[in-house]
Amino acid sequence: MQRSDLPVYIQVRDQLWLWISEHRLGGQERLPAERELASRFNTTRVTVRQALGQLEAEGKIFRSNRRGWYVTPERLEYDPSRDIGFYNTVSEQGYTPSTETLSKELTEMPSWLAEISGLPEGTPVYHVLRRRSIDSRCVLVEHNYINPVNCPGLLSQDTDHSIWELLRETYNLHPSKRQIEIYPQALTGIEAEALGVNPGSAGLYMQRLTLDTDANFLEFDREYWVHDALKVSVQADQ
Amino acid sequence: MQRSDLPVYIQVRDQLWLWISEHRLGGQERLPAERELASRFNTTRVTVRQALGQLEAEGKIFRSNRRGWYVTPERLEYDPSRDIGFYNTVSEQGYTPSTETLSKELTEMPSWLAEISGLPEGTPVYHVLRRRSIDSRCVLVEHNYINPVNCPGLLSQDTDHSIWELLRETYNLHPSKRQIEIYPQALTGIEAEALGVNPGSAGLYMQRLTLDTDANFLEFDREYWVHDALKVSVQADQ
DNA sequence: AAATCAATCTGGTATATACCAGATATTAAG
DNA sequence: CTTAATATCTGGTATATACCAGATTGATTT
Repeated sequence: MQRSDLPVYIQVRDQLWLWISEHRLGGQERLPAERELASRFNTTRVTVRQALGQLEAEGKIFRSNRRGWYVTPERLEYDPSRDIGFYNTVSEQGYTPSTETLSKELTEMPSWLAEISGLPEGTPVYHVLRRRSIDSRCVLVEHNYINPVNCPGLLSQDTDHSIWELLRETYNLHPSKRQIEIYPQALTGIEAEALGVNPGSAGLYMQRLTLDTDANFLEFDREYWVHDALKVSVQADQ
Repeated sequence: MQRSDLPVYIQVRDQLWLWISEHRLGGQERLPAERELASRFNTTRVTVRQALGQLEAEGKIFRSNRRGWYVTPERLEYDPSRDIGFYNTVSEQGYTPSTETLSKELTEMPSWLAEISGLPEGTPVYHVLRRRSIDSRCVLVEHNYINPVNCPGLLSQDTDHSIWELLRETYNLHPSKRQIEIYPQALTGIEAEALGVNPGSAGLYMQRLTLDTDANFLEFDREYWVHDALKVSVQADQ
């Protein structure tokens, strides 16, 4: 290529996005292979991959390991300050949620969580690890750390739906105070592996500490999202 | 390289980070040049850049256009639901904030903002564009759209500090309701240029709608952050 | 001492090529 | 028809190399 003064990969990025728009490719539809694009734009795979990386960073396309590139669906609107949960949020917006519980166990509170929760290290705590998908696309791995004091036998329940619904309806627990942290964080190690993305992929980290009305520890939550799957939306009244 | 079964760029990533840690390189300290690293790790610049890209994605290092790679300082803790503002937040955490007002003008409300604010299109509105830095590193460009009804003459004030402090102390305005949206968003076009980063760099987008006690439009804010500079921390009581 | 110019250092972009490994489709065997 | 082996398609990783453009440094001139 190289006609205008813009870098080739920028031109490819824009023309490719134009092509996608013109062909009205929608959520989860596949793009032509990299080699095909390289010959179509008369450049090399390296440069094409640079262009694809741009669209990926913009959240417009995503890759599925060694299968190809796909158009990213609309972002999910998600309010972490409410407790309607992933399952209901996804359903309400017309998508199909699914959850796999990768592990659940009763364990001892590690020191970092002890510091956060205010409970002594070694206190029993439920730990649930789940992978969640929207329309079959893995978007999130989530660690739940739950205080077992108020919800004995939680682990024998079905954890493939909303844990908060369980806590609310079965155990009559109600959150009062939350402290939420959110920041961009690359997905590496087990999170990247669980989500089936390349190590170093852009992600969003979100953690949530929930206390009851007496400021007792109810739950701590760590969520690792793929970067293009959600839009955090918080209502804050003062 | 290539000794273990791990990809070379992963090994370089880890060894480089080890080297940085061992040499106690702190915030904003410079790394050796890419060519230097390539020869040190006995590989090519392309692979080194892949490793650097990993550490960049993890928020551990950042690049300054054609000057080199630097160690990322600690993230700023930032609560968008409070109105203490950027300037005070940065100062309180021991850093040096600075702001440049890139433009400020009285303009007419565009349609997208009319929809959000509930006011008719074309209504006069202040528009302030600012670039903000922490310890001389550009971390944020910010668009402020302010309802001039309650703060006439705002633009003749100094906008290099907290606008909210101005609104509060000079105009006695107090926010009541906020609606905040946050999501990862690549920096492109004018935002990338203003921040001096490459197009497609990872960023965090944050927008904030602020209303007064009568649900009247006070301010709308769009912030484009570099991805590694902040940790959003929100208190939510129910 | 200050301003100007040139050399040099840095990351940014680009081509060409090769092989690997997982995913998928195809074919052959039971 | 089901299963297993195989071929093929895909993106992932890696090397070698070249030139460009902005940033910095150092020398030269004024």
